[in-house]
Amino acid sequence: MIALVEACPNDGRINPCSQCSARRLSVCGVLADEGLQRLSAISENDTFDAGEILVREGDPATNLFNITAGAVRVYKLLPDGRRQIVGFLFAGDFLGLATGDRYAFSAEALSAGAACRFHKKAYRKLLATLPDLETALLDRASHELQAAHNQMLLLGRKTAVERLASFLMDLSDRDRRAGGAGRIIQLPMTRAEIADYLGLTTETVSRVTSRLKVRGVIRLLTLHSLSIEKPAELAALAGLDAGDFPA
Amino acid sequence: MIALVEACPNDGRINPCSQCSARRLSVCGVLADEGLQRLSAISENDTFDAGEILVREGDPATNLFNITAGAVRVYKLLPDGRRQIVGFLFAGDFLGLATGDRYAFSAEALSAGAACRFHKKAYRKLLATLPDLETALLDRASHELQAAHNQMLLLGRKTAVERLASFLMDLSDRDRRAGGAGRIIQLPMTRAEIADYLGLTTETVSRVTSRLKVRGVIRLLTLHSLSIEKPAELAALAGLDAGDFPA
DNA sequence: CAGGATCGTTGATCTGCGTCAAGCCTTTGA
DNA sequence: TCAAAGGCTTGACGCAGATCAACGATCCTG
Repeated sequence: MIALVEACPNDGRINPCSQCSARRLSVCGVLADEGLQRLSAISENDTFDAGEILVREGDPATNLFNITAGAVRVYKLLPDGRRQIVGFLFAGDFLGLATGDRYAFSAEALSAGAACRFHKKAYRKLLATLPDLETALLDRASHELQAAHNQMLLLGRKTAVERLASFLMDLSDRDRRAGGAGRIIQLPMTRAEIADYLGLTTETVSRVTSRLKVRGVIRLLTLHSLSIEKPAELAALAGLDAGDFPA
Repeated sequence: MIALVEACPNDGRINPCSQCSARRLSVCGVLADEGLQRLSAISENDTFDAGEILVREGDPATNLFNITAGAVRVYKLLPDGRRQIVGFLFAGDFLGLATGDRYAFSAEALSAGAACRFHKKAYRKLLATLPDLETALLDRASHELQAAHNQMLLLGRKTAVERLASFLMDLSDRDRRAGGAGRIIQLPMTRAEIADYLGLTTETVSRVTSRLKVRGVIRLLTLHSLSIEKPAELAALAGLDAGDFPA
């Protein structure tokens, strides 16, 4: 049951960006009418289905994307198939910052969704005349880098429980930033994807989830949504202190 | 035996930046005379000794740095003391990109060195009038982000041998980019620091180093410098395929 | 140049998480 | 509506790397 989404939700007239629901979450949110007009002139509105590949590691990096709906996983592979997911992207996120001549990662749709696609060259050219946009991108990149550092701490030094708790806290924060209460968490990804994001296996993700459930810290609503029952305890498990979670 | 270094190596006249040896490695390398002049007007030239703290996690993020000499470790801590080093910085590297209102990391000198220090506000203001510098910073941030993704792959999915081999390859690449042959590697950090960078323990770093030594892949010159004897083999161990290294 | 401190190496043992295996649940498509 | 396939959970067991321990090497400092 794939819910088809309009390419960039808008009223279809004049400037497709001006009514875009993802705008306030995106870098383009800093642009006024004129800049927005020029940006939209070089953008292509794409929709994608679950499983669709947006970017393949090693391919020439010709496109940049602004996700406007749905969810995307960004990952790197080792030759023997081991996978590390370096990020999940949602509406408002920018894809293609960390790029040289070739993509250093693959990106695949987790669910149906939509994105604005830009030719890298045209985008860079436009960027030179829209300093606000460049500043916004730099801010975004700085923020991403900070998130990446947090993920390094997680992958290098946290235990399995701390990793999952941190992940749930991140999703909760994201929900809160998007206007939600941060109590109900949607998990549009599989356990295998969570595992590849947290540097664990599906089995460990499953076991740790069970433990959190039994402890009453979280409650599963469905397989792909849960409610945080004890936010303080979850926060504590996320890295404020270790050893608070007996086997 | 701390070798004192001039703050920003130059001839001491007119524009301190114009003769700076780190300039070609830094973001400021894109600036012509006029821009360089204005940048140098808001910069403070600092020297630091080994062990000196440049930035403390949680402090208000008032300064940005451009390292011009020496080496710096950037790290994050968990409350119980576990440490993750998120990067080593050398001459030409920029410190402070991944910053909000407060530093999300600490930075400490590994060796004596020097840095240009900027007030963040003044820097941002100047940035608005030097688009080339902003573009250079964005490029730098993108590159950092890509490196961060590689590190996530390393921390999340690579074995101990693969991690150390990748680390040595990185240092070799860096040496080559700085004009060296990439065969002789300097290790200005302790084993504990390597461990905290690679998500391992000192013991494991030591053991794996020994194995590489016995195998003839590397040769220790001193405790803190080594030569890569079999670059191809090291590259293979770094992640091209696993299981090529019997215990 | 002597002595203490720190850093590094190596060995023995332990353990958290991975691996292997089996069965259950959910989804989907005919 | 049902069956097949993929996703999820749980259990038993194994192992890579952590921990604990001891000792050797190196480096500061007086």
